[in-house]
Amino acid sequence: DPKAKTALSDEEVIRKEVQSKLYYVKYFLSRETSDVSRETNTRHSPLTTHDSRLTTDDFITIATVRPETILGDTAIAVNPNDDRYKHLHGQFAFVPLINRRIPIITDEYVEMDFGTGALKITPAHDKNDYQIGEKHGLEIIDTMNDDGTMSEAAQLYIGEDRFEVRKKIVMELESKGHLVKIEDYTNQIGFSERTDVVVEDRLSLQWWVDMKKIYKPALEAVIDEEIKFYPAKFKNLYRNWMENIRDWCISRQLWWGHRIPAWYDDEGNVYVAKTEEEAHRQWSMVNGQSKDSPTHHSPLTTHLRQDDDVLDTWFSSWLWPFEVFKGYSNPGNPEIQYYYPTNTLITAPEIIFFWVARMIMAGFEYMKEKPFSDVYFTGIVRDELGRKMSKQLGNSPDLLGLIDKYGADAVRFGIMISSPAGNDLLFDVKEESTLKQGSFFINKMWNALKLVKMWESKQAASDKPQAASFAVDWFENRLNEAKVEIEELYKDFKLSEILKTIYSLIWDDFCSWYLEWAKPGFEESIDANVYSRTVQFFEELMQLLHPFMPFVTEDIYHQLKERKEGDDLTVRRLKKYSIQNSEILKQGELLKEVITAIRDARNKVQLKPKDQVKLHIRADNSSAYKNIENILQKQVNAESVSYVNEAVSNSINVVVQKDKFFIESKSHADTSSHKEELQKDLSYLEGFLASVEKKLANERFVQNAKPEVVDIERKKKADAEAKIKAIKESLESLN
RNA sequence: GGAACGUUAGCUCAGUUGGUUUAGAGCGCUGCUUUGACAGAGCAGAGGUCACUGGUUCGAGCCCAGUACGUUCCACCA
Repeated sequence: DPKAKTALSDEEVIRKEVQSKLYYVKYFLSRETSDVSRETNTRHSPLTTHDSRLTTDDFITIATVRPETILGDTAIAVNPNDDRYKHLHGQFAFVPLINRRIPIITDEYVEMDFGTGALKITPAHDKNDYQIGEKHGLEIIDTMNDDGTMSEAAQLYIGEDRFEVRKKIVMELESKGHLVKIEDYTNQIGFSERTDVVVEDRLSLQWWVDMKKIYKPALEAVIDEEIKFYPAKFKNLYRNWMENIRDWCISRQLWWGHRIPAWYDDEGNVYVAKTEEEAHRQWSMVNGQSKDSPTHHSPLTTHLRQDDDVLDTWFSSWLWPFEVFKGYSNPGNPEIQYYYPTNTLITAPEIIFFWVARMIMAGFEYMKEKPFSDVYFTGIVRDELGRKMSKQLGNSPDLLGLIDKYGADAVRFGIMISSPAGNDLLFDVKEESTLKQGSFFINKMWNALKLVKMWESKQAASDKPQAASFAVDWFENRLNEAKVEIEELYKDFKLSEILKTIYSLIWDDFCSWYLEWAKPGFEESIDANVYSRTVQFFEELMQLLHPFMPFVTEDIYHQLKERKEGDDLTVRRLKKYSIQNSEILKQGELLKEVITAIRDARNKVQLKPKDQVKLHIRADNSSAYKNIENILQKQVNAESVSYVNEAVSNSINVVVQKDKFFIESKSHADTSSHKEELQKDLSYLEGFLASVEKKLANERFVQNAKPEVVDIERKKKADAEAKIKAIKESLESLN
């Protein structure tokens, strides 16, 4: 529904700070309130000083950076509260050089403390002046031509370039006593985005879209999450813009683009139509011509002239989701039916208004349906000072250089790991710490591959149940657990979180735990089944990581095993995860916890890693350790593991959950630091217990909180009490 | 001037409808460990009154109000 409208538009204008001059210019006052001065308002009849009605004191001084626009002035404005000018309210002044008589008006818009506090009003060449002009009913005098030269209406310097005129008019103003002073001044000036030329505000006739008529479905779709934004914070920005939507100027004076489908007749009437024929039919109806045969067009068509303007790029672009499949021009075709609406739009937050919002509006307006379901906004890459990367600042990293230095996958890793959905990405070019992390990660995977390949030739059929079988069962379940997490994260487009999860799964769970647990003893062979399962786990890990680090993962995949032609990670289907055995996962966690606690205790009493110990376990349920005792023994360098019912004297005590571990060592163990550690644990636990007890003592908590929450607190209390008891016992045994 | 978003460990950030510990991760930092995949490593550790003030609640990093600071967008700067 285009309509013609007169206004000023400032799209595609880049504002830049420039050094300018601020010219202070005297406008002589008219003391007459009658229209005696009318006679002076003619061309080239400068009101010179011999005019008896004026003295040199009778002037008002304004400040301007564009003295050439003086010729288009139609008023002077002052702030109504400005005492300096109160006596001039309702008076008149003369435009210098051409002596047009203009009113002195009052408007709150005028800043009293800028310049002289008096502002010249040029409605044809300044947006604000235009608005003031509209408000006060001022005359509009367009003093400039399309090519930036002065027009007839300027009266002076007709046909000369605006910048030349600026120089000349300053000289003339000075010679005629109008120039008070010139100051240096820094201001912002609009430059054309395309040609980098200073933009002058001018009045022109343009095509506009009345956005208020079409925005509603697009607003509601995003608010109701029929279309989801990731991250959701952009919803508010979108809402704010849509609720205050302004008309859209869609015509552009360019050579390239979709031409405006509007035709003019000789009288200047407009006919908007899909085709020239249709425009002509409209013209015929308006002009009372008979609609003879529709296939036979008369030469009258030549009377119509199509608008030279083209549509704004974004007006063409908002058609993109459907018109790339001819969804509007050929409705219901098989492609549009398949591809519309589509799933996900990936784009930058800075074009939410330009493009995203408009595609949504066009979708509802022309297709009666949303164009896509999800919009994922990528972050903007900034340098360590938070500045956008740009050629001008020269703060962009040399990506090809970084790839040479760290590898393509490491660079991908570094960028992906530090770009949480929709947040800006601070990229520290000097540190490059995440890139280093990426290349270390690659190194880690290569070393894991090296280890596994070493086992390849040392496989043997197993005759006895191995410690490694628990490791295999555990990792299988751990892998499935991680796959579920990853799938959830994908649904929310949390790409950096996914990568972190995979990173930790590979580094910690696979390399640090699983491979150590599955590792055969020195010079021992590996169970053939354990080996093939290990290879399979490795494959699956590489597959999970493949979208983030495609090169190294594909390479490792092929090195793990002989592959048939076409068996590549990039086209391999993801294996569906199966249900996890939570009991095994729990045992794995217990194992990790016990290993860590015992290593910690060994470390604290300064036992060397080489020093072998005897491990005694006192557990309520010692069968829980049967599955894992082999691994435990190996991981804490114990020569034996036994189960006891009594405390073991002269040992280092470790408490994990409710179970106690006694570490017996031949080496001299420094028990004083051990006691200190136990004391520290004890005071922490006592503090914790106090906080839980306080909570449980609060009647209102017990009454109001959900029963399961209260149960959790009770369990916390019981666990803490058991642990405190065990630690106290240990402390006593050390005395 | 208007609006949106943010403020959690030295740095970069998680923390999913308020309730499993006295808040997590990565990097950095500190200590210990060097010939069996990996020192580009391993093992462990330290480090935070969750910007501030008030409110709602049995309970707040999370909800509400205000303040401060920051980032971005829009408008304006004669």
